[in-house]
Amino acid sequence: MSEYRTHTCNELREKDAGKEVRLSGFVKTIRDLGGCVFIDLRDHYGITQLTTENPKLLEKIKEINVEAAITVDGTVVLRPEDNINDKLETGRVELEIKDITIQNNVLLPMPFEVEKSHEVKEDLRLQYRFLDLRNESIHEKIVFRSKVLKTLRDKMDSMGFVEVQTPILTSSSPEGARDYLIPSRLHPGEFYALPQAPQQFKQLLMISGFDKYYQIAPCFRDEDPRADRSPGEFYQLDFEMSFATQKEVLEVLKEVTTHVFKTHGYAKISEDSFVEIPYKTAMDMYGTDKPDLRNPLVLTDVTECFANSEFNAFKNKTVKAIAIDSSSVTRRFFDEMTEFAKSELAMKGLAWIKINEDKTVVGPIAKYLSEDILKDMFEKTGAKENYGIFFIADEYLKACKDAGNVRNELGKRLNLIDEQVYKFCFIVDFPFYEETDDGKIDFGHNPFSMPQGGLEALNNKNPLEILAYQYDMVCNGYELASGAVRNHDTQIMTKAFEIAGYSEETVKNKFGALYNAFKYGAPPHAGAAPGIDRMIMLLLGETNIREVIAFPKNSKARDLLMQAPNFVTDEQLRDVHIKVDVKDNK
RNA sequence: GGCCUGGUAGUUCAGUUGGUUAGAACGCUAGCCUGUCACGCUAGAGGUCGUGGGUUCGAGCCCCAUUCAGGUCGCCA
Repeated sequence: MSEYRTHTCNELREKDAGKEVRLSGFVKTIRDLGGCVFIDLRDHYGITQLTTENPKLLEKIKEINVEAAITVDGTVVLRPEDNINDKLETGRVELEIKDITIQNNVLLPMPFEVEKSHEVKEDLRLQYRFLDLRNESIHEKIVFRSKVLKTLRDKMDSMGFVEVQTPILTSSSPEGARDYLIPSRLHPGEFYALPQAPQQFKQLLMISGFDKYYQIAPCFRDEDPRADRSPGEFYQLDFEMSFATQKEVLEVLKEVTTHVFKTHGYAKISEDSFVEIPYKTAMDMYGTDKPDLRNPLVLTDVTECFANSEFNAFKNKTVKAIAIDSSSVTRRFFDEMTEFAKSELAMKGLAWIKINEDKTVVGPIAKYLSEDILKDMFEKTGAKENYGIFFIADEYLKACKDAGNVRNELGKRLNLIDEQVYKFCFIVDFPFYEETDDGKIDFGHNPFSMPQGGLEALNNKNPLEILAYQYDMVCNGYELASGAVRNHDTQIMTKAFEIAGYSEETVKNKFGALYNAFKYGAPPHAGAAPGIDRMIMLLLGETNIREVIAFPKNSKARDLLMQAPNFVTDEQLRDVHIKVDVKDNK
């Protein structure tokens, strides 16, 4: 028997009546009725009600503050028939207190009520996260996370993957996001970097013959956050497979995801999930590479309709249209959407027309559209009477992205999203290269991925038309995983970098270990990495990623609880050979 | 870095056209109360209205600057 307890606060039932027991926990509430008192005692497992009428104990209980840690000895008794609490699993019994020990009282005013912590401003919750996490519903999410991690590990293990831990202190990789740097004490002027992902290590493990690797890997990126993006650090289920093709990786993603979402998800997986959508199609139809397929709206290209119209503002631009059934909305809805597009999306405007019951057409640009154009447009978009059409015009990519954002907002405002379903898809065939703002060719996503068509394509095709064996898994508008077939051939690699303007020397310098290792019988390999925080968010139906992380950073990447980052002493700085040079702005 | 929204009691919020002493709920403190479980009742304490400046006879409210927070765009191989 433990010194502190014989049972947890979610253990005692009717059959325990008469037993002498000891419980420890936190005081959730004290209900003082004068001649008797009731205490709800909470621990990790649940709640048990304590009670007493003993005047001595009543006096002692007056000293106890809510949320104090206490230990109680007592007798389990049945509650009176008309005083059973069905909301508690222990609600048919209570503990008649014999003795009470205050392990540690609450010595300062509580910054907020634990029971209401989810209503409190987030920075205060994060500053007192240890109290916030006492709240049952928030506590439960962290327990849930633990269960999901176990499911993932068991599943990967059963599929023959080996978990390997890779270094946290490693070298800076010049591509991608900004690195977190760690100055070296032993090597003045040199720096470690925290890994943005175990990318190069997992590829090296393939060359080492581990065949199937996985890791629940911390990743560090010094980028600004989003509601679905944890700033600073996050976790991925990183995996890699040797002698595997894109098809086989997608199969693994599908199997693991299906298993986890069936086991832990709050909603059903849609029957039509896991279709493969080429990147270009996704951009054309949904205006994003992470479409929410629960939203039935699609974008239609109506550029041609405007080519011959009198409406000059749309000429020489890509014009995207979204047709909606507008029978349930008023004109005000269209004006509010326009307002939203301007203020929230920073678009120049949002044109629209509304088709009346009698097929007359109204709206700011209606007068520019001839009967022929309208007929063509209705055919393309499927619009008819009582429909509305929104128009987004800009250069191709901007028009797609803006239209994608308008599509999302329309989905929300028109209530078109079925919350009770998960719709997964794979986005495939990402472009290998993209054109930068100043007209140069650069890698679209990942210089480690294999161009479709290999060396042949690199030698003969227009770089901007080459596709990559690069893929994302998307669920309900969230990018849940991304991966690639890796480029394991140094000849193809050298050529790929050459096209992007990097010499072979640069490749050797930047990716020396990998480049060198590839010369020693590197197997073809491919992999992916689902984001774990985001996965748990989706499993719980949360929209804020910080809700599923025990100690998250705020949106400025600060840890409000530990107060990191922070200044260090001059001595610490001397140790690591650093001089701080911050412009004085205070 | 840009844009949007917000900051009023310990917490969550209200605060009208710029006008008397800035309110409510919960929490806290004290008292009463023997079956509560959102216990109830009575009383009380608690405010630099984020910060600095300006306009005005007068500012929580209007203007400027600044700071913090959340969202979003850029960014995120």
